[in-house]
Amino acid sequence: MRTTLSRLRYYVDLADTESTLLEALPHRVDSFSPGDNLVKIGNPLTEVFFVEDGWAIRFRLLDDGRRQIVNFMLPGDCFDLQALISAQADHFVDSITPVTIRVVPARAFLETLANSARLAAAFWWAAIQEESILREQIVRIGRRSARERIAHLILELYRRRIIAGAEEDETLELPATRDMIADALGLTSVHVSRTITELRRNDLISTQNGTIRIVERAKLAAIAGFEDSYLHIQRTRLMFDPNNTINTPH
Amino acid sequence: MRTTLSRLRYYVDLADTESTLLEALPHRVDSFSPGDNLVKIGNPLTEVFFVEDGWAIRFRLLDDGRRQIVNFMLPGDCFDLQALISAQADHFVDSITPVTIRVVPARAFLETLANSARLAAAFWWAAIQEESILREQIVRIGRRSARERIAHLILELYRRRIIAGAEEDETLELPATRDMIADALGLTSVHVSRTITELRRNDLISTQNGTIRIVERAKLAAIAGFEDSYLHIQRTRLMFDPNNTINTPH
DNA sequence: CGCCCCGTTGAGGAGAGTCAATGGCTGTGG
DNA sequence: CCACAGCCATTGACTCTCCTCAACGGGGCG
Repeated sequence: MRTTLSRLRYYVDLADTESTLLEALPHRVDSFSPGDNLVKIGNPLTEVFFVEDGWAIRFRLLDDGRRQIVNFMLPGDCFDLQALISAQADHFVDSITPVTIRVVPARAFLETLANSARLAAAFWWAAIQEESILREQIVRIGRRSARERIAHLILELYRRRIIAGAEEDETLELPATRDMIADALGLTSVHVSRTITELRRNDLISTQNGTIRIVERAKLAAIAGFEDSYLHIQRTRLMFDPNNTINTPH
Repeated sequence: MRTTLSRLRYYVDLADTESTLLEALPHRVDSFSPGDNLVKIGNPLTEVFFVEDGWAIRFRLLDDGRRQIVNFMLPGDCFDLQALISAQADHFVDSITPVTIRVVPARAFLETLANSARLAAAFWWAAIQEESILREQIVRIGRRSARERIAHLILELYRRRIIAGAEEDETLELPATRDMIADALGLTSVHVSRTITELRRNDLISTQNGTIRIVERAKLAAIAGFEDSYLHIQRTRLMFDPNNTINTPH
Protein backbone atom coordinates (compact mmCIF):
# COMPACT_ATOMS: atom_id res chain seq x y z
CA MET A 1 0.00 0.00 0.00
CA ARG A 2 2.93 2.33 0.49
CA THR A 3 3.17 3.48 -3.10
CA THR A 4 -0.57 3.88 -3.40
CA LEU A 5 -0.58 6.09 -0.34
CA SER A 6 2.25 8.10 -1.76
CA ARG A 7 0.19 8.76 -4.85
CA LEU A 8 -2.93 9.65 -2.92
CA ARG A 9 -0.99 11.96 -0.63
CA TYR A 10 0.22 13.80 -3.66
CA TYR A 11 -3.29 15.14 -4.00
CA VAL A 12 -5.01 14.89 -0.65
CA ASP A 13 -3.79 15.14 2.91
CA LEU A 14 -4.27 11.79 4.51
CA ALA A 15 -3.87 11.21 8.20
CA ASP A 16 -2.60 8.01 9.73
CA THR A 17 -6.16 7.01 10.57
CA GLU A 18 -6.95 6.91 6.88
CA SER A 19 -3.91 4.97 5.84
CA THR A 20 -4.68 2.52 8.64
CA LEU A 21 -8.18 2.11 7.27
CA LEU A 22 -6.74 1.21 3.89
CA GLU A 23 -4.19 -1.18 5.26
CA ALA A 24 -6.87 -2.84 7.35
CA LEU A 25 -9.00 -3.78 4.37
CA PRO A 26 -9.49 -7.49 3.90
CA HIS A 27 -7.29 -8.60 1.05
CA ARG A 28 -5.05 -11.18 -0.44
CA VAL A 29 -1.77 -10.68 -2.21
CA ASP A 30 -1.19 -12.34 -5.57
CA SER A 31 2.10 -12.74 -7.37
CA PHE A 32 2.59 -13.08 -11.09
CA SER A 33 5.44 -13.78 -13.46
CA PRO A 34 6.18 -11.59 -16.47
CA GLY A 35 3.63 -12.22 -19.20
CA ASP A 36 0.92 -13.58 -16.92
CA ASN A 37 -2.64 -12.60 -17.50
CA LEU A 38 -4.27 -10.78 -14.61
CA VAL A 39 -7.58 -9.77 -16.13
CA LYS A 40 -9.27 -11.37 -19.09
CA ILE A 41 -12.00 -9.91 -21.27
CA GLY A 42 -15.41 -10.94 -20.05
CA ASN A 43 -14.28 -11.74 -16.54
CA PRO A 44 -16.68 -10.45 -13.96
CA LEU A 45 -15.01 -7.87 -11.79
CA THR A 46 -15.88 -7.89 -8.13
CA GLU A 47 -12.54 -6.88 -6.77
CA VAL A 48 -10.31 -3.87 -6.77
CA PHE A 49 -6.60 -4.28 -7.51
CA PHE A 50 -3.66 -2.35 -6.16
CA VAL A 51 -0.32 -2.77 -7.85
CA GLU A 52 2.18 -3.23 -5.06
CA ASP A 53 5.13 -3.96 -7.24
CA GLY A 54 5.99 -4.43 -10.89
CA TRP A 55 4.49 -3.20 -14.14
CA ALA A 56 1.42 -4.32 -16.06
CA ILE A 57 -0.25 -3.31 -19.29
CA ARG A 58 -3.90 -2.87 -20.07
CA PHE A 59 -4.65 -3.67 -23.69
CA ARG A 60 -7.15 -4.68 -26.32
CA LEU A 61 -6.62 -7.08 -29.19
CA LEU A 62 -8.16 -6.77 -32.63
CA ASP A 63 -9.24 -9.83 -34.57
CA ASP A 64 -6.16 -9.93 -36.72
CA GLY A 65 -3.80 -9.71 -33.79
CA ARG A 66 -3.13 -6.01 -33.71
CA ARG A 67 -2.70 -4.91 -30.13
CA GLN A 68 -3.32 -1.53 -28.56
CA ILE A 69 -1.94 -0.92 -25.12
CA VAL A 70 -4.34 1.51 -23.50
CA ASN A 71 -2.06 2.34 -20.63
CA PHE A 72 0.72 1.15 -18.41
CA MET A 73 0.03 0.25 -14.83
CA LEU A 74 2.75 1.11 -12.36
CA PRO A 75 3.29 0.41 -8.68
CA GLY A 76 0.78 2.39 -6.67
CA ASP A 77 -1.86 2.40 -9.39
CA CYS A 78 -5.20 0.95 -8.50
CA PHE A 79 -7.43 -0.40 -11.17
CA ASP A 80 -10.86 -1.63 -12.00
CA LEU A 81 -12.63 0.75 -9.76
CA GLN A 82 -15.30 -0.12 -12.28
CA ALA A 83 -15.56 -3.24 -10.22
CA LEU A 84 -17.44 -1.12 -7.75
CA ILE A 85 -20.42 -1.62 -9.92
CA SER A 86 -19.61 -5.13 -11.01
CA ALA A 87 -19.16 -4.72 -14.69
CA GLN A 88 -17.28 -7.03 -16.99
CA ALA A 89 -13.79 -6.37 -18.19
CA ASP A 90 -13.59 -5.18 -21.79
CA HIS A 91 -9.83 -5.55 -22.02
CA PHE A 92 -6.87 -7.60 -20.86
CA VAL A 93 -4.34 -6.86 -18.19
CA ASP A 94 -0.99 -8.65 -18.37
CA SER A 95 2.06 -8.31 -16.20
CA ILE A 96 5.26 -7.37 -18.00
CA THR A 97 7.55 -7.85 -14.98
CA PRO A 98 7.13 -9.91 -11.85
CA VAL A 99 4.09 -8.31 -10.24
CA THR A 100 2.48 -8.45 -6.88
CA ILE A 101 -1.00 -7.03 -6.46
CA ARG A 102 -3.22 -6.60 -3.49
CA VAL A 103 -6.75 -7.74 -4.18
CA VAL A 104 -9.55 -6.19 -2.17
CA PRO A 105 -13.23 -7.15 -2.38
CA ALA A 106 -15.05 -4.28 -4.00
CA ARG A 107 -17.75 -4.29 -1.38
CA ALA A 108 -15.41 -3.86 1.56
CA PHE A 109 -13.53 -1.15 -0.31
CA LEU A 110 -16.75 0.71 -0.95
CA GLU A 111 -17.79 0.55 2.66
CA THR A 112 -14.51 2.04 3.74
CA LEU A 113 -14.89 4.86 1.27
CA ALA A 114 -18.35 5.49 2.60
CA ASN A 115 -16.86 5.96 6.05
CA SER A 116 -14.09 8.31 5.09
CA ALA A 117 -14.76 11.42 3.09
CA ARG A 118 -11.06 12.01 2.69
CA LEU A 119 -10.40 8.59 1.31
CA ALA A 120 -13.33 8.93 -1.04
CA ALA A 121 -11.92 12.24 -2.21
CA ALA A 122 -8.48 10.76 -2.64
CA PHE A 123 -9.76 7.95 -4.82
CA TRP A 124 -11.87 10.35 -6.77
CA TRP A 125 -8.66 12.18 -7.53
CA ALA A 126 -7.07 8.94 -8.57
CA ALA A 127 -9.95 8.29 -10.97
CA ILE A 128 -9.69 11.79 -12.40
CA GLN A 129 -6.00 11.34 -12.86
CA GLU A 130 -6.57 8.08 -14.66
CA GLU A 131 -8.99 9.73 -17.02
CA SER A 132 -6.55 12.54 -17.56
CA ILE A 133 -3.92 10.00 -18.52
CA LEU A 134 -6.29 8.43 -21.02
CA ARG A 135 -7.02 11.79 -22.61
CA GLU A 136 -3.34 12.58 -22.82
CA GLN A 137 -2.83 9.24 -24.50
CA ILE A 138 -5.43 10.18 -27.08
CA VAL A 139 -3.73 13.47 -27.86
CA ARG A 140 -0.40 11.73 -28.02
CA ILE A 141 -1.32 9.11 -30.57
CA GLY A 142 -3.80 11.28 -32.42
CA ARG A 143 -1.75 14.34 -33.09
CA ARG A 144 1.91 13.82 -32.31
CA SER A 145 4.80 12.50 -34.40
CA ALA A 146 6.70 9.37 -33.43
CA ARG A 147 9.47 11.46 -31.91
CA GLU A 148 7.05 13.50 -29.87
CA ARG A 149 5.10 10.46 -28.77
CA ILE A 150 8.11 8.67 -27.42
CA ALA A 151 9.54 11.71 -25.69
CA HIS A 152 6.17 12.43 -24.17
CA LEU A 153 5.64 8.89 -22.94
CA ILE A 154 9.05 8.82 -21.29
CA LEU A 155 8.33 12.03 -19.45
CA GLU A 156 4.89 10.88 -18.39
CA LEU A 157 6.10 7.59 -17.03
CA TYR A 158 8.95 9.32 -15.25
CA ARG A 159 6.58 11.72 -13.60
CA ARG A 160 4.20 8.99 -12.60
CA ARG A 161 7.07 7.16 -10.95
CA ILE A 162 7.98 10.28 -9.02
CA ILE A 163 4.42 10.80 -7.87
CA ALA A 164 4.42 7.21 -6.68
CA GLY A 165 7.43 8.00 -4.55
CA ALA A 166 10.40 7.06 -6.73
CA GLU A 167 13.69 8.86 -6.48
CA GLU A 168 14.12 11.95 -8.65
CA ASP A 169 17.32 10.89 -10.32
CA GLU A 170 16.38 11.51 -13.94
CA THR A 171 16.33 7.82 -14.71
CA LEU A 172 13.41 5.63 -15.63
CA GLU A 173 13.49 1.87 -15.41
CA LEU A 174 11.27 1.05 -18.32
CA PRO A 175 10.61 -2.67 -18.48
CA ALA A 176 8.84 -2.48 -21.83
CA THR A 177 10.12 -3.91 -25.09
CA ARG A 178 10.15 -1.82 -28.25
CA ASP A 179 7.16 -3.84 -29.24
CA MET A 180 5.17 -2.76 -26.22
CA ILE A 181 6.13 0.87 -26.62
CA ALA A 182 5.04 0.57 -30.24
CA ASP A 183 1.70 -0.95 -29.30
CA ALA A 184 1.15 1.77 -26.75
CA LEU A 185 1.98 4.58 -29.15
CA GLY A 186 0.39 3.31 -32.33
CA LEU A 187 3.73 2.65 -34.05
CA THR A 188 5.81 -0.36 -35.03
CA SER A 189 8.71 -1.69 -33.02
CA VAL A 190 11.09 -0.97 -35.90
CA HIS A 191 10.14 2.64 -36.00
CA VAL A 192 10.27 2.95 -32.21
CA SER A 193 13.76 1.54 -32.28
CA ARG A 194 14.88 3.99 -34.94
CA THR A 195 13.35 6.92 -33.13
CA ILE A 196 14.82 6.04 -29.75
CA THR A 197 18.20 5.64 -31.40
CA GLU A 198 17.78 9.09 -32.83
CA LEU A 199 16.86 10.57 -29.45
CA ARG A 200 19.96 8.92 -28.07
CA ARG A 201 22.17 10.28 -30.86
CA ASN A 202 20.82 13.75 -30.16
CA ASP A 203 21.89 13.34 -26.55
CA LEU A 204 18.41 13.85 -25.24
CA ILE A 205 18.35 10.51 -23.47
CA SER A 206 20.70 7.63 -22.91
CA THR A 207 19.74 4.02 -22.46
CA GLN A 208 21.23 0.95 -20.92
CA ASN A 209 19.69 -2.30 -19.87
CA GLY A 210 16.12 -1.10 -19.98
CA THR A 211 16.91 2.03 -18.03
CA ILE A 212 16.45 5.39 -19.65
CA ARG A 213 18.32 8.40 -18.43
CA ILE A 214 16.85 11.78 -19.21
CA VAL A 215 19.87 13.78 -20.26
CA GLU A 216 18.36 16.99 -21.52
CA ARG A 217 15.06 17.34 -19.73
CA ALA A 218 14.24 20.80 -21.07
CA LYS A 219 14.88 19.92 -24.69
CA LEU A 220 13.06 16.64 -24.34
CA ALA A 221 10.05 18.38 -22.82
CA ALA A 222 10.11 20.94 -25.62
CA ILE A 223 10.11 18.24 -28.26
CA ALA A 224 7.36 16.32 -26.51
CA GLY A 225 5.21 19.34 -25.86
CA PHE A 226 5.08 18.01 -22.33
CA GLU A 227 3.26 20.44 -20.12
CA ASP A 228 4.52 21.02 -16.67
CA SER A 229 1.04 21.11 -15.24
CA TYR A 230 0.26 17.62 -16.49
CA LEU A 231 -0.52 15.34 -13.58
CA HIS A 232 0.42 18.15 -11.24
CA ILE A 233 -3.20 18.72 -10.61
CA GLN A 234 -3.52 21.68 -8.38
CA ARG A 235 -4.24 20.64 -4.88
CA THR A 236 -7.48 22.42 -4.20
CA ARG A 237 -10.00 22.20 -1.48
CA LEU A 238 -12.32 19.30 -1.93
CA MET A 239 -16.03 19.36 -2.09
CA PHE A 240 -16.03 16.04 -0.37
CA ASP A 241 -13.82 17.35 2.33
CA PRO A 242 -15.70 18.06 5.53
CA ASN A 243 -13.17 20.78 6.32
CA ASN A 244 -13.99 22.61 3.16
CA THR A 245 -16.00 25.62 4.07
CA ILE A 246 -15.16 28.06 1.32
CA ASN A 247 -16.59 26.43 -1.70
CA THR A 248 -18.15 29.17 -3.75
CA PRO A 249 -19.65 28.26 -7.09
CA HIS A 250 -18.85 31.28 -9.19
CA MET B 1 -33.17 15.91 -18.70
CA ARG B 2 -35.16 13.54 -20.88
CA THR B 3 -32.26 12.26 -22.95
CA THR B 4 -30.03 11.93 -19.92
CA LEU B 5 -32.67 9.81 -18.24
CA SER B 6 -32.97 7.70 -21.35
CA ARG B 7 -29.26 7.00 -21.18
CA LEU B 8 -29.28 6.22 -17.49
CA ARG B 9 -32.28 3.93 -17.86
CA TYR B 10 -30.36 1.98 -20.41
CA TYR B 11 -28.24 0.71 -17.59
CA VAL B 12 -30.17 1.09 -14.36
CA ASP B 13 -33.84 0.92 -13.52
CA LEU B 14 -34.90 4.33 -12.38
CA ALA B 15 -38.26 5.00 -10.80
CA ASP B 16 -40.20 8.23 -11.16
CA THR B 17 -38.99 9.30 -7.74
CA GLU B 18 -35.45 9.31 -8.99
CA SER B 19 -36.14 11.15 -12.17
CA THR B 20 -38.08 13.69 -10.13
CA LEU B 21 -35.06 14.13 -7.88
CA LEU B 22 -32.93 14.91 -10.91
CA GLU B 23 -35.43 17.30 -12.42
CA ALA B 24 -35.76 19.07 -9.09
CA LEU B 25 -32.08 19.95 -8.89
CA PRO B 26 -31.39 23.67 -8.83
CA HIS B 27 -30.11 24.63 -12.23
CA ARG B 28 -29.98 27.14 -14.99
CA VAL B 29 -30.21 26.52 -18.70
CA ASP B 30 -27.63 28.07 -20.99
CA SER B 31 -27.84 28.35 -24.74
CA PHE B 32 -24.93 28.56 -27.13
CA SER B 33 -24.42 29.14 -30.81
CA PRO B 34 -22.29 26.86 -32.95
CA GLY B 35 -18.63 27.47 -32.24
CA ASP B 36 -19.10 28.95 -28.80
CA ASN B 37 -16.73 28.03 -26.05
CA LEU B 38 -18.35 26.32 -23.09
CA VAL B 39 -15.31 25.33 -21.06
CA LYS B 40 -11.88 26.87 -21.22
CA ILE B 41 -8.61 25.40 -20.01
CA GLY B 42 -7.83 26.55 -16.51
CA ASN B 43 -11.40 27.42 -15.64
CA PRO B 44 -12.36 26.24 -12.22
CA LEU B 45 -15.12 23.70 -12.45
CA THR B 46 -17.77 23.85 -9.79
CA GLU B 47 -20.71 22.80 -11.86
CA VAL B 48 -21.92 19.74 -13.67
CA PHE B 49 -23.26 20.07 -17.20
CA PHE B 50 -25.99 18.12 -18.93
CA VAL B 51 -26.29 18.43 -22.66
CA GLU B 52 -29.95 18.92 -23.32
CA ASP B 53 -29.65 19.54 -27.01
CA GLY B 54 -26.99 19.87 -29.66
CA TRP B 55 -23.44 18.58 -30.06
CA ALA B 56 -20.21 19.72 -28.52
CA ILE B 57 -16.59 18.66 -28.76
CA ARG B 58 -14.02 18.26 -26.05
CA PHE B 59 -10.53 18.97 -27.34
CA ARG B 60 -6.97 19.96 -26.62
CA LEU B 61 -4.76 22.28 -28.65
CA LEU B 62 -1.04 21.91 -29.11
CA ASP B 63 1.22 24.93 -29.30
CA ASP B 64 1.46 24.91 -33.06
CA GLY B 65 -2.28 24.73 -33.52
CA ARG B 66 -2.76 21.01 -33.94
CA ARG B 67 -6.06 20.01 -32.41
CA GLN B 68 -7.11 16.68 -30.98
CA ILE B 69 -10.77 16.14 -30.31
CA VAL B 70 -10.92 13.81 -27.36
CA ASN B 71 -14.58 13.02 -27.78
CA PHE B 72 -17.91 14.22 -29.00
CA MET B 73 -20.57 15.20 -26.55
CA LEU B 74 -24.12 14.36 -27.53
CA PRO B 75 -27.52 15.16 -26.07
CA GLY B 76 -27.94 13.29 -22.82
CA ASP B 77 -24.25 13.26 -22.00
CA CYS B 78 -23.22 14.81 -18.76
CA PHE B 79 -19.76 16.10 -18.29
CA ASP B 80 -17.23 17.38 -15.88
CA LEU B 81 -18.22 15.12 -13.11
CA GLN B 82 -14.67 15.97 -12.21
CA ALA B 83 -16.25 19.14 -11.00
CA LEU B 84 -17.38 17.12 -8.05
CA ILE B 85 -13.95 17.61 -6.69
CA SER B 86 -13.41 21.07 -8.04
CA ALA B 87 -10.51 20.52 -10.34
CA GLN B 88 -9.51 22.74 -13.19
CA ALA B 89 -10.34 21.98 -16.79
CA ASP B 90 -7.41 20.68 -18.81
CA HIS B 91 -9.20 20.99 -22.13
CA PHE B 92 -11.70 23.01 -24.07
CA VAL B 93 -15.31 22.31 -24.81
CA ASP B 94 -16.90 24.04 -27.79
CA SER B 95 -20.36 23.69 -29.23
CA ILE B 96 -20.55 22.64 -32.86
CA THR B 97 -24.30 23.16 -33.24
CA PRO B 98 -26.72 25.30 -31.30
CA VAL B 99 -26.50 23.81 -27.83
CA THR B 100 -28.52 24.08 -24.69
CA ILE B 101 -27.07 22.75 -21.49
CA ARG B 102 -28.41 22.44 -18.02
CA VAL B 103 -25.94 23.64 -15.42
CA VAL B 104 -26.20 22.18 -11.94
CA PRO B 105 -24.08 23.22 -8.96
CA ALA B 106 -21.76 20.34 -8.19
CA ARG B 107 -22.57 20.45 -4.52
CA ALA B 108 -26.30 20.07 -4.94
CA PHE B 109 -25.77 17.29 -7.43
CA LEU B 110 -23.54 15.46 -4.97
CA GLU B 111 -26.04 15.75 -2.20
CA THR B 112 -28.73 14.24 -4.36
CA LEU B 113 -26.46 11.34 -5.27
CA ALA B 114 -25.76 10.81 -1.59
CA ASN B 115 -29.47 10.43 -1.03
CA SER B 116 -30.17 8.00 -3.82
CA ALA B 117 -28.14 4.84 -4.22
CA ARG B 118 -29.78 4.18 -7.54
CA LEU B 119 -28.93 7.55 -8.94
CA ALA B 120 -25.39 7.20 -7.69
CA ALA B 121 -25.17 3.83 -9.39
CA ALA B 122 -26.60 5.22 -12.58
CA PHE B 123 -24.04 8.00 -12.75
CA TRP B 124 -21.31 5.59 -11.92
CA TRP B 125 -22.39 3.67 -14.99
CA ALA B 126 -22.28 6.85 -16.98
CA ALA B 127 -18.72 7.48 -15.82
CA ILE B 128 -17.68 3.94 -16.67
CA GLN B 129 -19.23 4.30 -20.07
CA GLU B 130 -17.36 7.52 -20.64
CA GLU B 131 -14.10 5.85 -19.79
CA SER B 132 -14.95 2.99 -22.05
CA ILE B 133 -15.49 5.46 -24.87
CA LEU B 134 -12.08 6.99 -24.21
CA ARG B 135 -10.40 3.59 -24.33
CA GLU B 136 -12.16 2.75 -27.54
CA GLN B 137 -10.96 6.02 -28.98
CA ILE B 138 -7.40 5.06 -28.10
CA VAL B 139 -7.70 1.72 -29.86
CA ARG B 140 -9.29 3.42 -32.83
CA ILE B 141 -6.61 5.98 -33.46
CA GLY B 142 -3.75 3.79 -32.27
CA ARG B 143 -4.31 0.68 -34.30
CA ARG B 144 -6.87 1.17 -37.00
CA SER B 145 -6.61 2.39 -40.57
CA ALA B 146 -8.38 5.52 -41.77
CA ARG B 147 -11.18 3.42 -43.26
CA GLU B 148 -11.66 1.47 -40.07
CA ARG B 149 -11.53 4.57 -37.90
CA ILE B 150 -14.23 6.34 -39.81
CA ALA B 151 -16.50 3.32 -40.04
CA HIS B 152 -16.03 2.70 -36.34
CA LEU B 153 -16.75 6.27 -35.34
CA ILE B 154 -19.94 6.33 -37.38
CA LEU B 155 -21.16 3.17 -35.71
CA GLU B 156 -20.24 4.40 -32.26
CA LEU B 157 -22.00 7.72 -32.65
CA TYR B 158 -25.03 5.98 -34.10
CA ARG B 159 -25.20 3.67 -31.14
CA ARG B 160 -24.78 6.47 -28.67
CA ARG B 161 -27.65 8.30 -30.30
CA ILE B 162 -29.82 5.21 -29.97
CA ILE B 163 -28.93 4.79 -26.32
CA ALA B 164 -29.90 8.40 -25.78
CA GLY B 165 -33.30 7.61 -27.22
CA ALA B 166 -32.98 8.43 -30.92
CA GLU B 167 -34.97 6.60 -33.54
CA GLU B 168 -33.39 3.44 -34.94
CA ASP B 169 -33.63 4.40 -38.58
CA GLU B 170 -30.07 3.69 -39.67
CA THR B 171 -29.36 7.36 -40.13
CA LEU B 172 -27.02 9.57 -38.18
CA GLU B 173 -27.20 13.32 -38.23
CA LEU B 174 -23.54 14.12 -37.91
CA PRO B 175 -23.02 17.87 -37.53
CA ALA B 176 -19.24 17.60 -37.79
CA THR B 177 -17.15 18.94 -40.63
CA ARG B 178 -14.49 16.77 -42.28
CA ASP B 179 -12.03 18.82 -40.30
CA MET B 180 -13.57 17.85 -36.98
CA ILE B 181 -13.78 14.19 -37.91
CA ALA B 182 -10.13 14.41 -38.89
CA ASP B 183 -9.14 16.02 -35.61
CA ALA B 184 -11.05 13.37 -33.72
CA LEU B 185 -9.48 10.48 -35.62
CA GLY B 186 -5.93 11.70 -35.98
CA LEU B 187 -6.22 12.27 -39.73
CA THR B 188 -6.44 15.22 -42.09
CA SER B 189 -9.65 16.54 -43.53
CA VAL B 190 -8.46 15.73 -47.04
CA HIS B 191 -7.95 12.11 -46.19
CA VAL B 192 -11.23 11.91 -44.32
CA SER B 193 -12.99 13.25 -47.36
CA ARG B 194 -11.35 10.71 -49.64
CA THR B 195 -12.12 7.86 -47.29
CA ILE B 196 -15.74 8.80 -46.79
CA THR B 197 -16.10 9.11 -50.54
CA GLU B 198 -14.72 5.62 -50.86
CA LEU B 199 -17.13 4.23 -48.24
CA ARG B 200 -19.90 5.86 -50.21
CA ARG B 201 -18.70 4.41 -53.51
CA ASN B 202 -18.64 0.99 -51.91
CA ASP B 203 -22.28 1.47 -50.94
CA LEU B 204 -21.56 1.04 -47.27
CA ILE B 205 -23.00 4.41 -46.38
CA SER B 206 -24.67 7.27 -48.15
CA THR B 207 -24.49 10.89 -47.19
CA GLN B 208 -26.56 13.97 -47.74
CA ASN B 209 -26.59 17.27 -45.94
CA GLY B 210 -24.65 16.12 -42.95
CA THR B 211 -26.77 13.03 -42.53
CA ILE B 212 -25.17 9.64 -42.89
CA ARG B 213 -27.23 6.63 -43.78
CA ILE B 214 -25.84 3.27 -42.82
CA VAL B 215 -26.57 1.20 -45.91
CA GLU B 216 -24.74 -2.02 -45.21
CA ARG B 217 -24.53 -2.27 -41.44
CA ALA B 218 -23.01 -5.74 -41.34
CA LYS B 219 -20.25 -4.93 -43.82
CA LEU B 220 -19.54 -1.63 -42.18
CA ALA B 221 -19.26 -3.28 -38.77
CA ALA B 222 -16.96 -5.91 -40.23
CA ILE B 223 -14.69 -3.28 -41.69
CA ALA B 224 -14.72 -1.26 -38.50
CA GLY B 225 -14.19 -4.24 -36.25
CA PHE B 226 -17.10 -2.82 -34.32
CA GLU B 227 -18.05 -5.15 -31.53
CA ASP B 228 -21.66 -5.66 -30.76
CA SER B 229 -21.04 -5.66 -27.04
CA TYR B 230 -19.52 -2.20 -27.13
CA LEU B 231 -21.56 0.18 -24.98
CA HIS B 232 -24.07 -2.58 -24.49
CA ILE B 233 -22.76 -3.09 -21.03
CA GLN B 234 -24.57 -5.95 -19.51
CA ARG B 235 -27.14 -4.78 -17.08
CA THR B 236 -26.07 -6.45 -13.89
CA ARG B 237 -27.11 -6.08 -10.32
CA LEU B 238 -25.40 -3.18 -8.69
CA MET B 239 -23.29 -3.19 -5.62
CA PHE B 240 -24.67 0.19 -4.78
CA ASP B 241 -28.15 -1.05 -5.18
CA PRO B 242 -29.86 -1.62 -1.86
CA ASN B 243 -31.98 -4.32 -3.51
CA ASN B 244 -28.94 -6.25 -4.44
CA THR B 245 -28.67 -9.23 -2.20
CA ILE B 246 -26.85 -11.74 -4.32
CA ASN B 247 -23.50 -10.17 -4.75
CA THR B 248 -20.98 -12.90 -4.31
CA PRO B 249 -17.33 -12.05 -4.80
CA HIS B 250 -15.96 -15.18 -6.41
C1' DC C 1 -24.65 38.69 -56.63
C1' DG C 2 -20.65 37.46 -54.56
C1' DC C 3 -18.34 35.78 -50.57
C1' DC C 4 -17.02 32.28 -47.63
C1' DC C 5 -17.09 27.90 -45.80
C1' DC C 6 -16.73 23.39 -46.84
C1' DG C 7 -16.18 19.17 -49.51
C1' DT C 8 -13.83 17.08 -53.26
C1' DT C 9 -10.09 15.87 -56.29
C1' DG C 10 -5.28 15.76 -58.17
C1' DA C 11 -0.27 15.50 -57.89
C1' DG C 12 3.66 14.91 -55.43
C1' DG C 13 6.11 14.12 -50.86
C1' DA C 14 7.15 12.23 -46.37
C1' DG C 15 6.67 9.66 -42.24
C1' DA C 16 5.90 5.35 -40.79
C1' DG C 17 5.29 0.37 -42.16
C1' DT C 18 7.04 -4.12 -44.07
C1' DC C 19 10.32 -7.52 -44.86
C1' DA C 20 14.54 -9.27 -43.82
C1' DA C 21 19.15 -9.90 -42.02
C1' DT C 22 22.49 -9.33 -38.24
C1' DG C 23 24.17 -9.57 -33.71
C1' DG C 24 24.04 -9.27 -28.63
C1' DC C 25 22.38 -11.31 -24.51
C1' DT C 26 20.50 -14.89 -21.62
C1' DG C 27 19.27 -19.22 -20.32
C1' DT C 28 19.62 -24.10 -20.90
C1' DG C 29 21.19 -28.57 -21.84
C1' DG C 30 24.72 -31.73 -23.34
C1' DC D 1 32.17 -24.95 -20.14
C1' DC D 2 30.66 -24.46 -24.54
C1' DA D 3 26.97 -24.69 -28.11
C1' DC D 4 22.73 -23.50 -29.44
C1' DA D 5 18.11 -21.53 -29.26
C1' DG D 6 15.16 -17.75 -28.50
C1' DC D 7 14.24 -13.13 -27.70
C1' DC D 8 15.07 -8.58 -28.60
C1' DA D 9 17.28 -4.33 -30.56
C1' DT D 10 19.15 -2.52 -34.53
C1' DT D 11 19.82 -1.44 -39.37
C1' DG D 12 18.96 -1.44 -44.44
C1' DA D 13 16.07 -1.31 -48.51
C1' DC D 14 11.85 -0.75 -50.29
C1' DT D 15 6.69 0.25 -49.98
C1' DC D 16 2.48 2.44 -48.84
C1' DT D 17 -0.69 5.05 -46.25
C1' DC D 18 -1.54 9.32 -45.24
C1' DC D 19 -0.05 14.31 -45.57
C1' DT D 20 0.75 18.73 -48.05
C1' DC D 21 -0.23 21.99 -51.30
C1' DA D 22 -3.33 23.54 -54.47
C1' DA D 23 -7.28 24.23 -57.34
C1' DC D 24 -12.17 23.95 -58.13
C1' DG D 25 -16.96 24.06 -57.19
C1' DG D 26 -21.33 23.92 -54.74
C1' DG D 27 -24.47 25.81 -51.34
C1' DG D 28 -25.91 29.03 -47.81
C1' DC D 29 -26.31 33.68 -46.50
C1' DG D 30 -25.75 38.68 -46.18
